[in-house]
Amino acid sequence: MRFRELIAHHDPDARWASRVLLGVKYRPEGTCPHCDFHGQLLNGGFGADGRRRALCPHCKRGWSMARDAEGAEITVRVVKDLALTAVARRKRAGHDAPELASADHAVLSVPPRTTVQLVDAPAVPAPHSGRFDFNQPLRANSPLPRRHVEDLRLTTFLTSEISRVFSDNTDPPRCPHCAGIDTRLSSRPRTSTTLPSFHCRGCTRYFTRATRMPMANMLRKDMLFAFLPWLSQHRPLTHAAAEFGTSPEVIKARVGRFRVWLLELDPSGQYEQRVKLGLKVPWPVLPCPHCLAEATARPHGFKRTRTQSALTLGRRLFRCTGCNHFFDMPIERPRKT
DNA sequence: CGTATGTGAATTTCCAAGGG
DNA sequence: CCCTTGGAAATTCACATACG
Repeated sequence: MRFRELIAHHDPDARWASRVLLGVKYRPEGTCPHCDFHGQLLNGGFGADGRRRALCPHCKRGWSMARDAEGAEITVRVVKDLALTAVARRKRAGHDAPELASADHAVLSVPPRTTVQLVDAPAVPAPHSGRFDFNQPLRANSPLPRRHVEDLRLTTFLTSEISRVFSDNTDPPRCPHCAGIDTRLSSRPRTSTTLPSFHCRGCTRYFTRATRMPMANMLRKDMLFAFLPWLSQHRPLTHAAAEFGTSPEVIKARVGRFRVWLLELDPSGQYEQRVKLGLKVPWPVLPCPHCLAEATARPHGFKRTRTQSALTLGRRLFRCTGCNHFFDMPIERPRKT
C-alpha cells in the first residue's frame, strides 16, 4: 500500500501503477463455449500447445482462450488487490488511508515461450515390458482372478537400507547437499528429529542420514514399512491410495522417489526393475502371425469363445499395431510347487 | 458354433490449480 | 515442498455383431 501510494503520488498518469503485480490476482472474463455461461471464469493454466486455458465455473469444463499461442492478449478482471484490501482495512479501523486507483480491467498477454533450461531430471528408466507379467490380468475387471505377488527380495532390500538410514550410528556420512566428505557429528542435535545430526564444513549445512531420502519429511511415518510390500506389486495407484487413506497422487510421488533412490543404491537397476506399483504397462514387441513382423502389440484382454471361458482357454489376446489384426498366445500357468 | 474385430463402458492415469 | 481436488484423457476389457 505504501509503495502504491508513493507511486501514485509521483505518477498522476498512472503509467507505473499498473506495473505493480505483487498481490494482484486476476481472472478471465468471457462466455463458456460448452454451456453459454457468461461472466467471470477460472484460470485453467496452459494447454499442451502453449495457449492459455480457462475453466467454466458453471459446467467445470475447460477450453483454450486465444487462437495464437504467443502474443495473444486476453482481457482479464482484477479480482483481488492486496493494496486495496489494506486501504479498506485501515478505513474500517478509522485510520487515514490513501485513495488508490483500482485496476479493474487488465490485459494479459501470453509471453513468448522461452526455451526452458532443463534441470537434471532423475534418470529413471522407462519400464520395459519384461517387467510385467502378461500371464496375469492387467486390470481389476478381468474375468481371471488377479493375484498380487509381492517381490520379497525388494522388500527385504529396502527394509535393510531404511534401517541403515534410521540407525543411531554416529559415524559421519558424506554430505547429501554438496557430497563433501568434511563432515562431523553435530554437537547441537536438532530437536525435530531423534536421529544423529551432522554438520558439513564444506557447505556449512546440517543434515541427518534421512536428509534427501524418500522418507525424509514423510508426513505419514506410520505407513513407511507397510508401504514397502506394495512397491513390487503390479496394482493401480488407487488400490494403494485406498489402503493408506490418501490419494493416488501421493502414492505416485512416493513410488517415484523410491525408484530414484533404488537407482542410487543399485546403479545396475536390478532392484528398480522390481518396482511395479502404478506403472503403465508398455506394449510388448511380439511377432505378429498375420503381417509376420515384429511390432508392438496392444493387450486385448483374454481369449474367450461361446463355450469356453477365458479361464479354461488360458490364452491372452493381443492386437498388432502394425496390421491391426488380432492374435493370441497361451499364458503360462503358475506351476504348483 | 468358432473366429474376427468394432465399439462402448469401466478403469486408471494425467494434469494443473490451489491450499498449507 | 507436500498434498488435495476434480475434470479430461488414455488405456483396457468384454460385449456385440458379422461372417464362414
